[in-house]
Amino acid sequence: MDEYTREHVAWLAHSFGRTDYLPLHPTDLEALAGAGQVVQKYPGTHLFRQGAPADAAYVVERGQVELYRGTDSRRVVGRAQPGSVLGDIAMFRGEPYISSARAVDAVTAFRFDRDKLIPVLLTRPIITLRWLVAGLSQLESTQRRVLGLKHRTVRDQVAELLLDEADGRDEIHLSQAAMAGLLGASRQTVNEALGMLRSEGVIQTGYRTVRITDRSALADTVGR
Amino acid sequence: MDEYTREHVAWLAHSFGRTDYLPLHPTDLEALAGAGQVVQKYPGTHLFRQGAPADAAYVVERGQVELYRGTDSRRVVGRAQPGSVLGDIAMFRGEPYISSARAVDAVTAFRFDRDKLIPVLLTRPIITLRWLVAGLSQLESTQRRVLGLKHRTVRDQVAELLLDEADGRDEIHLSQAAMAGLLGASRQTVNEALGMLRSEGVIQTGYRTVRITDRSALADTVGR
DNA sequence: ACCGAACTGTCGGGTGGTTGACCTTGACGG
DNA sequence: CCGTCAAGGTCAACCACCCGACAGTTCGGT
Repeated sequence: MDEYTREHVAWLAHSFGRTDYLPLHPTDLEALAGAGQVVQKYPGTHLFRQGAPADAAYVVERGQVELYRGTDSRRVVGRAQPGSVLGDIAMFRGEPYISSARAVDAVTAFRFDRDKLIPVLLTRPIITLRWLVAGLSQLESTQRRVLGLKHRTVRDQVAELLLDEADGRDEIHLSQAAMAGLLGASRQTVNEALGMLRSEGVIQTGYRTVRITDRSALADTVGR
Repeated sequence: MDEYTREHVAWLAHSFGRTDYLPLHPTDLEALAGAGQVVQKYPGTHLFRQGAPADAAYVVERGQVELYRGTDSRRVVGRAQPGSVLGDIAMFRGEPYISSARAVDAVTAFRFDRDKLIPVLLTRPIITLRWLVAGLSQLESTQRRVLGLKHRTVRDQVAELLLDEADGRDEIHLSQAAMAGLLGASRQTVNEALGMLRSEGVIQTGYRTVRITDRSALADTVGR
């Protein structure tokens, strides 16, 4: 394993989350690295398209990836940050991709080929079990989101989205229409919600930009 | 493996979904059977409670199980039919149960003990991979549900819930308040929605009972 | 430097859903 | 057989959100 590959594999390791009771062996990582390769994607290009045969899954390493459904690129259903796993659902189920994935900025990702990955998983149960834990964690967060969707005002949802998306930094680059798509709300309502937050002095807004000026106050409004 | 155990294990086998590319070996089933045992639950008793250490997962074999959060038994977050897997999220993540599970009627389930199951999964990658596929399938359906929640009238959601819950039979035993809890809607609105469906002649309603009289027409109204 | 495309900001009308209150009906135990 | 509690049914007031429309702003390409 050369130095270049080793670097990316190290990244993969901590990308599968903490699992105290499932230590990864160095040979596990090596096997993983052999199941795919690093890919670079320019902004606007696709990692995969809805309906295409799902012969690979991706782990995002750098950059942002937008997930959307339908031909209309407006129906954004999710955003993948570094660390996110993409396309694994369709790949493991042996069905076509259920959404399209497009790079927003310059994206570095690790691509797992189905035909190579499955044999590896069948001989490395620890990796499989880790993947399972990661998948179930995502399931849990999605279930929580279902509960949070009802009985929450769009204002609160926007606030949470901003905190989610900020992820350390304090500037988010996202059009209000895209935010609306993510939340399943209308652009107008999102605009209004941002107006409220702005007048409360916790954010500033600009062209495709939201800057969080008072993170703790913003977190308070979400509750919890 | 005695006849009794064999019967339940056979049931487990087809409960883990399609057998397309991951054939289970008879010894796999035997190993699975050794990781737990069949349990019977009387109506109203708990399989597990929110907050308790998650040392087991369950596969429902017969009966209905209600999942709810909080001390208030009104916040139903889901229902488990035969074939559903319960508590695996918390168990694999090594965290307390995130919801409580109560038997609605007489329930037969297979209980997997964490300490026994994990060693089995680590030596039987095919089972692990199957569990992974099952978990991801559930993730996919939850994601679809998130999309369906917005921009769908309660009437449509009720219609879909009825079809979901009927599951072959044509009578559903569920209070309107419980349905409202499942959908995150108010009891009044659910009542109104049922009224519409009734006046359309596709269902009949009674005390804690809904009977589907025209399944295909009901399915049509959901659209999708 | 200009022009078109994409984005922000804002208004008014319409509506599906919530909340609260109240009455009726059904189920079940003493 | 009756009391009681749970569930069904209905009404009115209120509100968050959606939709269509339109004007002003920013950006990127040529």
